Amino acid sequence: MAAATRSPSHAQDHILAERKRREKLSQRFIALSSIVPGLKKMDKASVLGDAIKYVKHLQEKIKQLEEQTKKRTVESVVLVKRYHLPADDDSNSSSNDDDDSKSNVEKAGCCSDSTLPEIEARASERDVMIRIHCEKQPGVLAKVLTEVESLHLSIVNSSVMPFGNSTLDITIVAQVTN
Amino acid sequence: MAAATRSPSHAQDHILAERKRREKLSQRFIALSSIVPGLKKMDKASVLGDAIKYVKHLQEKIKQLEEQTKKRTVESVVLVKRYHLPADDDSNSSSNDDDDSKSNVEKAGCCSDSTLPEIEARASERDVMIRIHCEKQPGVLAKVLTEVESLHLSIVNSSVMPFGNSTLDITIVAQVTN
DNA sequence: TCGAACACGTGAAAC
DNA sequence: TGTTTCACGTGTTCG
Repeated sequence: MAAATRSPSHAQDHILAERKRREKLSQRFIALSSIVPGLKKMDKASVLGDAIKYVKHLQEKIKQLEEQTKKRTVESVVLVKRYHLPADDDSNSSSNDDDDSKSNVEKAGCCSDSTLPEIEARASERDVMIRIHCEKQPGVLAKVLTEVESLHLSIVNSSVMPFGNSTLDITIVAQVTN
Repeated sequence: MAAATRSPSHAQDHILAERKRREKLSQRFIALSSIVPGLKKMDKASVLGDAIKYVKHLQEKIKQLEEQTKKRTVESVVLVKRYHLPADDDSNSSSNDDDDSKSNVEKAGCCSDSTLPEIEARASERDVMIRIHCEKQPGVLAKVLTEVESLHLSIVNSSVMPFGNSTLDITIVAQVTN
């Protein structure tokens, strides 16, 4: 009951240990206050409080930035996922098979990153613009135009440009039909 | 020298105040530990340490995200800043004024955000593609083509599409000249 | 003279 | 069994 910590020698150990612990905490406080910008009060409570606010602020900012970058890609890619160009069911698609053996190699080589096709769509009133950057394939334009026209859209203008050796850039402007 | 805290009644005030201060600190510690994810140890030193690491991590992440989003716009806009399309020195720019009174209203309404013109450029080998989404102005295409040709680029293909009432979408493919 | 903030030594609880 | 961590009361300093 009376004396819990008996040996007087180990008592100083306790003091020393506690001293070390406090010093470690102080260092952490200093370190924390050094990375939190705009700190006015340097007392512990304020450091903790401002650090909490700061962390919440950073988390919010990250969430915004991530949503922002997400949207920029999703807006452009969502159509690709839904109508990923229907596979060749046409029997006459083989008409161009022997056309150019070299192009097959380049198809696999160039722009091999799976980011293609890139599809971008934007709308203004009744006008819709669709821009597609895809691999050069026979019949793509017809397929795309058919797809577009089947979506209550009437083609107003279209353009296909070869770019590089193996890619096409298709730009289409259409109007929503009533 | 001997006794600093004299009055025994106010001594309890001191105790109470210190008690309150400690409680406030404890609350802050709990609050901080609650917003730092993946905390294993809940002791004060660890909370502070992990909070420091977490803050640094967030700061780094934000820096990356901001650079990432910066680049996506800078890549597209840098040309606009350097060669911001020369102002209209043409006197016949008013030729379309009486064309359609309704379109003026829509001009102000649609796409009024000052993000135009949008310029996107990409390169593949010697090919360069330039896409410009800008306001409809007489002579823009010629100006742009002249600008492009003055940059060691020879025009391979170009296309202009009206989109909406007041904007144009210009797509140009050019090749680097030796 | 208050009030706030801090570091210290100490006893106890947790593992 | 130690080692670690905590909360407490206290003395002291600063504005």
